[in-house]
Amino acid sequence: VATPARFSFRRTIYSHGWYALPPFTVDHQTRTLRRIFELPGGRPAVVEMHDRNGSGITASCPSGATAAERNVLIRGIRACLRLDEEFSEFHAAALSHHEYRWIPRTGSGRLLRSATVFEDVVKMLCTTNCSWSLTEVMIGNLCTKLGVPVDGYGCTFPTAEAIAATSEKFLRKEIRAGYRAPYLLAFARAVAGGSVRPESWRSATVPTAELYDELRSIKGVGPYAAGNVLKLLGHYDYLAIDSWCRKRFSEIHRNGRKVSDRAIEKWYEPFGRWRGLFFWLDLTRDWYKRKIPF
DNA sequence: GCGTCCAGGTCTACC
DNA sequence: GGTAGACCTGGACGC
Repeated sequence: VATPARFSFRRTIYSHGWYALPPFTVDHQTRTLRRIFELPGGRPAVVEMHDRNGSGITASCPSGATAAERNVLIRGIRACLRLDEEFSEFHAAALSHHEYRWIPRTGSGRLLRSATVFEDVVKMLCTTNCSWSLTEVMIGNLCTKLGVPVDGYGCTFPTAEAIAATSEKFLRKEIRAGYRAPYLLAFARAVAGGSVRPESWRSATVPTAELYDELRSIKGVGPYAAGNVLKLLGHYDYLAIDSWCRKRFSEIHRNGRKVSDRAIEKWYEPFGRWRGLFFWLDLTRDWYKRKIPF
């Protein structure tokens, strides 16, 4: 799979927490990103991705896959790794700020996303108002209890139809979604029924504010979740500030003093339509020095 | 081991 | 438009 200039496999994988949620897994020893995709018809396919030292990605797919199926998987890989998104303007903006020249130099900026917008929204809902460990529990349960199993590898992410066919009680008690259960069920049923079409949002040419309003109309999706889903759709106008971001900004820019959201927003205003991405990369810069395994 | 308290985003009711 | 309280869970803490 060919990759564009200023692309870093490692920086993309570890850009945020999605790599740790199924159906993604990372083998840190072999530096492999693995994901279970779903082929047309519902058949699962395990794909393993390796970096080729800057000359593309090697992706292995199941033996017996047809040419058409391989093309589906390559499109899926390109979508997850954001290989077709244009970042030259963003990198040029970063070069114009002395303290952000490391961004294009390290190939940063691409945020890992799921194969579908539906999956990204469900995952984002499961990050709200809880610890990361609970998010892992909820997503793990969704996959193992509603996805399609693959021997030795885990399960696919469940379809909207699979979640829609459950009940609030099941999502509350078996998935451990708690009060999010009615939100997940309503969203899955709206997608399965066709009244909400999240996959159309990736190619939408409507203004970001309209997409934001559409996301906010989903019950359970507030400013934080909507702003973050927008970033995964390629729109970086919203910061999506949560408690961790507030704390991190305060440590980096205010010597640990309390700071208002308005002050944080003002700080990143000069970065225009890329401010959400500058914001996130600024706060997570030190991850690559001490937090990630390779 | 048990009970209590708190953090985490969003919604709803109320002012 | 702003604010308080409820929602649910896991983790920290004290006993």
